[in-house]
Amino acid sequence: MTSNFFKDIHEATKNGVAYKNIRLKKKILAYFATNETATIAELSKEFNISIPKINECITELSEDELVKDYGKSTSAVGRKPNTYGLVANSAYFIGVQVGSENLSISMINMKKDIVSKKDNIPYVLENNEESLLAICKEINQFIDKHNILKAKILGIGINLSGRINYRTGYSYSYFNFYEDPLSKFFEENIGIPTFLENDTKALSYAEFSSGILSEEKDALFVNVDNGIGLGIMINGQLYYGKSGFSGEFGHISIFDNDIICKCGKKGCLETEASGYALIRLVTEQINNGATSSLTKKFKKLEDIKLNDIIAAAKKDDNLCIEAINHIGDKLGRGIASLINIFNPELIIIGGVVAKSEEYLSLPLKNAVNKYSLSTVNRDTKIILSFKNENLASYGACLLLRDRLLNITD
Amino acid sequence: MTSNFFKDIHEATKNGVAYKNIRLKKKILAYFATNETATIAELSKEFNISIPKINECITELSEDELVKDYGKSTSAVGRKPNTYGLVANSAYFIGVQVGSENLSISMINMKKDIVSKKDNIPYVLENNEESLLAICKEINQFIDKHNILKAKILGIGINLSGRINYRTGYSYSYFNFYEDPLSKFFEENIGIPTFLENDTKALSYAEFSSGILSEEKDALFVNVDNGIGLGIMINGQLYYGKSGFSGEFGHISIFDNDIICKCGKKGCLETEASGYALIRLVTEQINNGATSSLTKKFKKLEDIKLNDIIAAAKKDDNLCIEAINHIGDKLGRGIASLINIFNPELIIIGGVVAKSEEYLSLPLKNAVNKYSLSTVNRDTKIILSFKNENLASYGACLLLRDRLLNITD
DNA sequence: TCGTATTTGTAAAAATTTTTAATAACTAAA
DNA sequence: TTTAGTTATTAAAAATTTTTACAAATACGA
Repeated sequence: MTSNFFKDIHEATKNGVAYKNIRLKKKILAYFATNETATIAELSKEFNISIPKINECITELSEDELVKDYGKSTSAVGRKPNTYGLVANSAYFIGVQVGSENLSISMINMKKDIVSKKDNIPYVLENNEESLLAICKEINQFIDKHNILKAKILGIGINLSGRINYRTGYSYSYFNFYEDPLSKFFEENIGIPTFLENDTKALSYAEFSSGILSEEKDALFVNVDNGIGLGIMINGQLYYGKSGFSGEFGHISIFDNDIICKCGKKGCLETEASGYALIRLVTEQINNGATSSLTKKFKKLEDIKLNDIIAAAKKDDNLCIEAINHIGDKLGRGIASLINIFNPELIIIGGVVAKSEEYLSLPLKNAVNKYSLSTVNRDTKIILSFKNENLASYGACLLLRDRLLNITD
Repeated sequence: MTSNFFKDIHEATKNGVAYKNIRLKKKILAYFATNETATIAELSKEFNISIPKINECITELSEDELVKDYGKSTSAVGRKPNTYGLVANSAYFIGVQVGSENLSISMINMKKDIVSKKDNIPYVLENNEESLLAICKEINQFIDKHNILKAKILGIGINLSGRINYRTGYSYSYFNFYEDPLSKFFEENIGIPTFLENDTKALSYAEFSSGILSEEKDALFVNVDNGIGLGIMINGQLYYGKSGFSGEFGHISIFDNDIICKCGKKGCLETEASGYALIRLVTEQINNGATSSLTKKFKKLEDIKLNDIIAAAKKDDNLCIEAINHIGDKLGRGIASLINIFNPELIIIGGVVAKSEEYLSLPLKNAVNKYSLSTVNRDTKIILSFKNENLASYGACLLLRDRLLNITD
């Protein structure tokens, strides 16, 4: 049985005291969500609420089975306090990554543990109702597979590529053929509150949540796949911009070349520093007569994929190494601009291209030093991330959990 | 006599109830600071505190002469409520802009009215103690001139160029020869709490506070003087980055030229799109034999200042117009990148160069359309600001007031 | 002009929260 | 093992806040 608490949350018509109680309980849950466990004294101090009152809230939350006793703490002197924390399986959150060729669905519990995960679900993304219904079907199957009450699943976060307004639930690049918000369509088809998110932003959130960040939490995540995406975290929150379209880093104009970008413009960073660029560089040079281990393997140059180039580089293929070096240098120049503007504490480079490790990162860091102000870049750590490609659906879960528990927002 | 309230604020040792009272009063003051006036019912709703309790706070704040009755409101039906608001002259804030060749000092009251202002105070900025003491002397003289109790001046905000950590009060570019924070030096010399700020950020804050922004408040201010500065407002707050060095927009590398920038690097935006660049363009072309109205006026080309070029352009000097056009185009390309990254609701272009109006703004907007994604730039308003050059000291006042009243932070 | 509808402001009653005090739990040193 | 010192928890008392009820203020229409 689900607790009264989540029903209470949505009841707007509550008198002052009842409303304050709910707010305090939410604050306590949010505290547990970030701090794992806490003692009553800690919570009392944190929220400036008396110990008996906190005690009352904890008792009620325990009765609702949202919070439980995690045993005595190990303080030095005096009577040891009880610690309390979230009940892991009191509620669940589902996250869905809609890729162009597959789906990935994850489910986490209150304590961020992955309860279930299904990756590489065959699926073809097309901008029509059939393709949309296929997503719903997969999600419903995923839910049915588990023996979990629907009421215990507090929400579903769905990542789509392209332009998303997470506040309104509208998608502008895909499935934008209804008048109502797309999130409403999902809700009606699945029966659980649904929230949309841009895929790069959700992935960034997962990366940022991995515990590397300090207090301030101003960080950037650069996703280098075929294209280049950017997730911006400012003061611990994802940054969206006026309509949620922030982070179009791949299309800043910093080159004077004549290469037409996917966006239609010239001189974009993406034309020289992305996976697309990497493939173009390699195939161009092979066409110009350069030799590479790839020429034996692939009859048709169109079949060469990003991973093939990176694998070849790791086997000392000079052409590929140099091409990756080139990408690293150009990307580094772009990242130098980000450092000058944001003065971030951390930049994470992820995506498939990051797997080329030092072939990418050394020229990249070199270019950063060359093109950004030393007083500014001194503060910025740059790291590569080799996380699982299916991290995005986990990011959707995390983001959803943190939003519903009011940690973010 | 100053109220008890500000003394209370700094007393950390208060029991729970007293502390909550102070916090509620601060919230009420902060509300008044942004909303001018409010009724008791409004405040009760806003903070979820009962009407009698709010009434009690308002009564006490009135007794402390921080708040006063602003008369009946004009609601449609029923008994008309009293409105309350800040007492304009219950307290004051001083802001100081330290320029390279002069000082500007402003004083505002609680309601943001400029009570006193002194601009163009002769002064030479040098990185030594003498120059620092000269600032203190001017501030002390400014204070003495007014018949205002020191205790009523709640703080002094001082803008310096270069790298400032406003949280710690350290300055890294100027007056960095003491072990203690520079802010402490000022406090000891003046006897009033002092806060340092970067000049571009303070100026930005003044520009952002002029009431053009909507709720979200994601905006950028580009200051185009000799160099280029950038102030970033995110979610209504100035963005600092890890150590307060954010906004080095002038030194992002986007050109493949060979011009050495003031920062020592090549290819910076500033080499093609700043006041420096404008002067360089004009003098270079005159040296190359181009004709201009400026050649008659100035025997030595080194004497040509930014304002001269802008004035000449406004009198249809073709050479100057084309040079400004060039700056506009290049700056627009840089701003296009900012739009792609930030998706801001507003970009304000200020500084001396902004005074060239459409000679600058038309090529600039054209370049923005050319180089940024239309789906993103559609949201962004770009406006020129022709505000007084001495706005920065007012910005320091505003920022200080809003910080002390806890509106920001 | 008067009565009705509506909302504010305030006083008293009721409910809630904090504070204080007492007790329980625990460590470390005698 | 006992005792002094420290902190947690609980219970009761005190203080505070909210709620309720009602008088005062205002607009509008009869």
